[in-house]
Amino acid sequence: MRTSEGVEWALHCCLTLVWVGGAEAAPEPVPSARLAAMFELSPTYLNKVLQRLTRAGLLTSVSGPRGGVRLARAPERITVMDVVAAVEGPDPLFACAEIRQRGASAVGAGPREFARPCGVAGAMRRAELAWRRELSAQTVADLAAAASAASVSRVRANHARLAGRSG
Amino acid sequence: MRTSEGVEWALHCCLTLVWVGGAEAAPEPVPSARLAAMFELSPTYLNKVLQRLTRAGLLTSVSGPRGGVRLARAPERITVMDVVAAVEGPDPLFACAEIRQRGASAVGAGPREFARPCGVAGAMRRAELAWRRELSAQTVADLAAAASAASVSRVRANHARLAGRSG
DNA sequence: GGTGACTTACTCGGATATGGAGTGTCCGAGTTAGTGCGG
DNA sequence: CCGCACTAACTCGGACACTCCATATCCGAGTAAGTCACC
Repeated sequence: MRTSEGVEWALHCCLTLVWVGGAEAAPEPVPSARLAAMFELSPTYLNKVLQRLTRAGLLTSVSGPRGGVRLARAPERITVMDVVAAVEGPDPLFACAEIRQRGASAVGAGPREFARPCGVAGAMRRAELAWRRELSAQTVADLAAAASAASVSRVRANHARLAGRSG
Repeated sequence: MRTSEGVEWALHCCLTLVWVGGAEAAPEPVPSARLAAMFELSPTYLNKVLQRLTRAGLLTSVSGPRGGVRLARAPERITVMDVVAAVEGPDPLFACAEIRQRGASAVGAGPREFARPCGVAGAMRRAELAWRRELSAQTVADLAAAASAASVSRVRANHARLAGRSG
């Protein structure tokens, strides 16, 4: 079990969008190809990842020249959980296959025997909820604010350099 | 991202071992093939899963006739986290690839710039720790005790039936 | 009857195939900035 | 000078290969119970 590489990509791209976009309501869109160059990522695959964020309503995509993606809402209202869920999909970490109802172990069980949820699934679900709660407690804005001013300036400068060179 | 099917298998097998073993210090070992029959699982693959639990020190395997596996220590001292870690491996859920240090985004960064851990990785790690804490808070004994007495009796009876028929 | 080694069947353990999801790539549809012509 | 249509390039979006891990399987090494002969 390992989270997709795309999660890290998506979060760093969101942070970059916050930093280069400033506090404006509708900043300049940033092309996904430029974001890929920022982090030396596969441009086409990053595009796929950002598509998921767009479909989830976290990003807004702008077509045509000078197009790209921008945050769909204020970074304070985008949680890390939102990003992870958009990239990884809605499936829970632990998928209970209800093996307790199969095989010899279940022989002789009454019809209402398995009405209550599986204890194993419950334990896993509790842990998963704690994970989700912690992810939901942190917003993209929090992460963006935690970075050092020097890093933010450097990212902004490098982004501007790329914008000037390639369009 | 999804937990391995083997996690559910391993936990249910541990519960079964608790129930059929009783409170004895060294109960009768249960062959993995019988556990597979209990839950209608692939015997050989379940064997592989139980091997990991054995290597992790959670189970003790006994070779030869009337052999099998049994809990290596009291169920109160086996946490759900132990089982998950044994099956899934020691790798963290989120593997930070440090993409922040690559590409145009890092151009012009000083040598000590990335000494502090990545904020994205920190957020993911916090959530992961919450997940692990919750898993560690529950023991196999807790799960075993939470089941209804009827279920436990049924599992014991079915296990005894299998033991009589094939072993 | 007791003891010993042997046979034997049963167990675990690791090396070996297969499938599916994540990863990576490509090309087409759509859109908008820019441009040039005509009024 | 203004407006319009055209061009063109640039973007996103979904359809197509590749790789690695989880899944599933097989066969061999090892072991302890049961057995049989022998003392």
